[in-house]
Amino acid sequence: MYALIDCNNFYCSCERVFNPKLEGRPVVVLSNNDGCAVARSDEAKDLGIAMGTPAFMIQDELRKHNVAVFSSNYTLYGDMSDRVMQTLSGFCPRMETYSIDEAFLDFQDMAYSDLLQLGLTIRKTVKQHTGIPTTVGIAATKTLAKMANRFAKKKRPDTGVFWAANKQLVEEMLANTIIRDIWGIGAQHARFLQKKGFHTAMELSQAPDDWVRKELSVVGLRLVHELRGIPCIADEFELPAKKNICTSRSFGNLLTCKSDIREALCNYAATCALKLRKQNSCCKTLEIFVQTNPHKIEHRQYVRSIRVQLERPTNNTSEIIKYAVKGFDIIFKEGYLYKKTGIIAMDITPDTHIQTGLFDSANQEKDKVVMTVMDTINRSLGKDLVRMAVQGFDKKFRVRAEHLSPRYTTDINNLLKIRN
DNA sequence: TCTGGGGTCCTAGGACCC
DNA sequence: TCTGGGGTCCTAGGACCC
Repeated sequence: MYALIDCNNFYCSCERVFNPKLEGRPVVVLSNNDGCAVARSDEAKDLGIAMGTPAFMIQDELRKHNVAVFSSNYTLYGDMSDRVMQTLSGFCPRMETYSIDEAFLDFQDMAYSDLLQLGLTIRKTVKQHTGIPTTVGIAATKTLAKMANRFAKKKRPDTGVFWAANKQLVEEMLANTIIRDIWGIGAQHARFLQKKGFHTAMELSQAPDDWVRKELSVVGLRLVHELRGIPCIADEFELPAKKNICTSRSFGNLLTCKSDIREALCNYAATCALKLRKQNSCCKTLEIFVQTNPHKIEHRQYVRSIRVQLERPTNNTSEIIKYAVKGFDIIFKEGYLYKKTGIIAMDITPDTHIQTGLFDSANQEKDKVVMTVMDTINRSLGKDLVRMAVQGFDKKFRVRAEHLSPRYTTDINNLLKIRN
């Protein structure tokens, strides 16, 4: 049996923990650049604010209903997530952090018998330790646990827990879940299946294997087996190292000046190198891309990317920046209004045993020490004060974040004050 | 004025090799 | 007229997830 624990409206709930006045009031958290609504409290959902709606399209509505609006505060959400996961891991050693606000617990080999009661205890404990409300779904496979979680939100709002404990409960759940709400079925496949006459998860679970394999590939077949209660999705209790690492942002304003855009890219390259070091990896290929704003159909469009092979795997900031600029100089073209640039590190390998080139002149040991010192200083300051000159300090590309809450849990200057 | 960012996996098709 | 059969590697693009 698997449990899927999901934090309710996670980003909104994080804001509420430190600002209880928001309780009962609609809350919306925006994406980077204050672009779209990516998290909504139940009250905001009731107002009809859909996931991913551009903020400028709902300005009036937000004001009219006195919605509390926040920019994304990833420092806060990341730290709160760590605390939730820490609490969950106390219930079961076989835990898999699936995303910032979700985790699977695998109860195989555990002595728990009443999983419904266990679910209730988990919810209560997480709430007590972190202030974050959760929902718990329990079932035989991960796909069914996901479904049970969704089912709990809809049909068990009072307890927040659903355990698909027997055949009858599983069937009740399958029959009451529409195709589009199955984990792994997106808009495209939902439309296709609809046309073929499938409406519920129950119906899909009974589709013939051959047909599913042919129309939905092995991914679909795995999914159908999961619906039948046969686990097909591998457990990953260790956080696997990322296979690609991407750093990219849209600019607050459209940019035309080459040096401004290059400066942005150098900053993303530095972040990318830091992410590599954090997971003890190096990369051997970089992909650099630039693009104009595709929503501005009246503007001339330009999208281009390039792959750059490195001489040897690296995670050194100045090295990564050097190659990023090299690629950028090839693909950048004057005369366009640019919206975004970014860098993807690929061909990722562990940072032990780096194959050095025969004529390597770089002193890698020295570089490594420099990086370690830089990371240590920046980490202790909580910001990237030690930087490369090309990163600049005058960020023309800065993203918008006009509704940012304090970093309550990670910055001593942002501690919540009860009374002045 | 204003439309996120970061991932994964799978398939098809081309290039190349023997 | 006619054009092997495998295998591997790479890339692009689609679909999905949070």
